[in-house]
Amino acid sequence: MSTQIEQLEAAIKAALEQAINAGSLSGQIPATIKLERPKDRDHGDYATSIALQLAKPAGKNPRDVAQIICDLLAGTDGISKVDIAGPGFINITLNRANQAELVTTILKATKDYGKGSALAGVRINLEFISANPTGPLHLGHTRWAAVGDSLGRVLSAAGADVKREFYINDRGNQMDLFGASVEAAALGNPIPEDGYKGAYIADLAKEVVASNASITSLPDGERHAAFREAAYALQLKDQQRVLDTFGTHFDVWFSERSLHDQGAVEHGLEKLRKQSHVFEEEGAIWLRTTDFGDDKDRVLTKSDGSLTYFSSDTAYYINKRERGFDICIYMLGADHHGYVNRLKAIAACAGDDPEYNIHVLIGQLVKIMEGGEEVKLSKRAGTIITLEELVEKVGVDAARYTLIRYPVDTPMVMDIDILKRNTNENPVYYVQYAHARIAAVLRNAAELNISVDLGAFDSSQLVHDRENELLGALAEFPRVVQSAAELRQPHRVARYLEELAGTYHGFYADCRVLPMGEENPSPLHTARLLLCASTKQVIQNGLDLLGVSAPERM
RNA sequence: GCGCCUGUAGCUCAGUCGGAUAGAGCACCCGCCUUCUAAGCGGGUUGUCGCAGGUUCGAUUCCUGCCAGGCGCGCCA
Repeated sequence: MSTQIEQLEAAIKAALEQAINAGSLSGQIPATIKLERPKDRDHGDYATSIALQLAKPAGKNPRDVAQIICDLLAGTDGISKVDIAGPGFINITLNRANQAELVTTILKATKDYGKGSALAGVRINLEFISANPTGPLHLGHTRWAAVGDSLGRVLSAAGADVKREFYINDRGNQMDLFGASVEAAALGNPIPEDGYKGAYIADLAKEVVASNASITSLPDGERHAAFREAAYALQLKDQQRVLDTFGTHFDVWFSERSLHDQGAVEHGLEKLRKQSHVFEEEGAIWLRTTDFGDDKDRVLTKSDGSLTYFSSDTAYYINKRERGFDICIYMLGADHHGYVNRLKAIAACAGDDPEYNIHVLIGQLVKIMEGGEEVKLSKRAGTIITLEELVEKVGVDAARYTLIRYPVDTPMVMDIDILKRNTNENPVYYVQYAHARIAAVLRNAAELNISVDLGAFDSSQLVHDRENELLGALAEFPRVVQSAAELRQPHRVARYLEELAGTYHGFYADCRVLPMGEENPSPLHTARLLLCASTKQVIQNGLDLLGVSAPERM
């Protein structure tokens, strides 16, 4: 079932085609006709600047072009008015009863309303967080835990086949240092100079010893490794537990070690050699990433024969592609933005198209304010506030919503005091409240035995401006989901929901839904009730894309 | 030095794959609960869209340069 906007777009295209065939217009019909919702309601339900775009190739005055399109469009089913405004904008007003049929569409589609096929058939690997298993997840990870998870949902809604992946950096010096730190804590020795500090190290040490009392009496070498492995397992499990409570789930937990164990690094190297971007110099093996915009070439194998972290990255990318993913999305912190060119160069060196096969999102830093001051210290991690502490302070919904609400490429400040407030300042409540409010209306309707059966729906009842406005907002949802997916910007969904909630509150204030007093239920009551139900559905679908709950009561 | 991100109302920030008079919340002022959740609604006030050029019928949006702030530039992981 095509949406009203799609129908309108098709109608405009048909009009253009007709005009070109008749010789009154010349030029190319664009693949998509841009239809926007005018800010000013007097400008109709939808507006397009297509005439302005086509005026030049057609060699005509924009208003004349608009007039041609206008005349052809005027008789179209579902369109009640077409106007030309300003330099040549075409303002289209739709038939209201026709628009109100959207209620039926939404209530039939339920959870599927908003889903689309823009990314159908595209296999996407979505990698995010990918923390070292050497400590608790902190604020930076939390932003990705929320945004990455939401992006995954949004991409799926747009039809993509998405796998969420967490890359465990369980190889390298930091693991030994981590193990040594826990070991030292268990033995009552001082933590190594560059070791991990913070209360959680002592906790881990206790836990390790508690589950294996004899570990402390192992010979030095063995004990070292035993502590590392035991602490690693516990810390990873802890990260998984915390993410689980945060509502962020992964399809694949990919260990860097396993990459090496399965020979993926050698395999990747071989593959890159075939593409002839690998060379040897000063005893090391390099990838000539400067062929593709990197500012210097990168070492894969050091002169002492050991592998760099970059070699893992390279092998991992190739591994992902060989597992069948078309697009690999990486979500990195701002402190890793230097990797963007490197990662793209890897793709290019592997013979891929870096503009298509790799997409890197850079998340700027998050600061937390409380009591007017920046919160820097964490009880557990010692240095930086953790995901768990944030959730303890404000709850999962507020934390997720706030983190998702802003584009990731802007630095953000979370004000704990505001997030604890149940007011308008806290947008998550504003949206959730709209949902709960509708739920209350529906409960009351059920008590009054008013029909909410779609068969009783009379779309011609919904002619009020507020109803029209609400219907217009509901019609936007699929477009919002699509653009959020294509632009990898889930925050658009949050912003849309705030607008939708506002539109609903406005409708609610002006349009009485239920009968008053002894009044008998009329078709208008039923129609409005179904409009409420469809709004509730859209808010729920939207919040679901954010991983935020849609409460029935507040 | 090179690279990435940011600069929009008093504050926190949307918007920008070029479009009509640049938006929201907060703050400040004024209204609205004798029937649906006032965690709400309505009204008022608030701008050299960092600066300067360029492209265009049209630029806050695209390009160039500059200014300011954040971050990054290892045979570390």
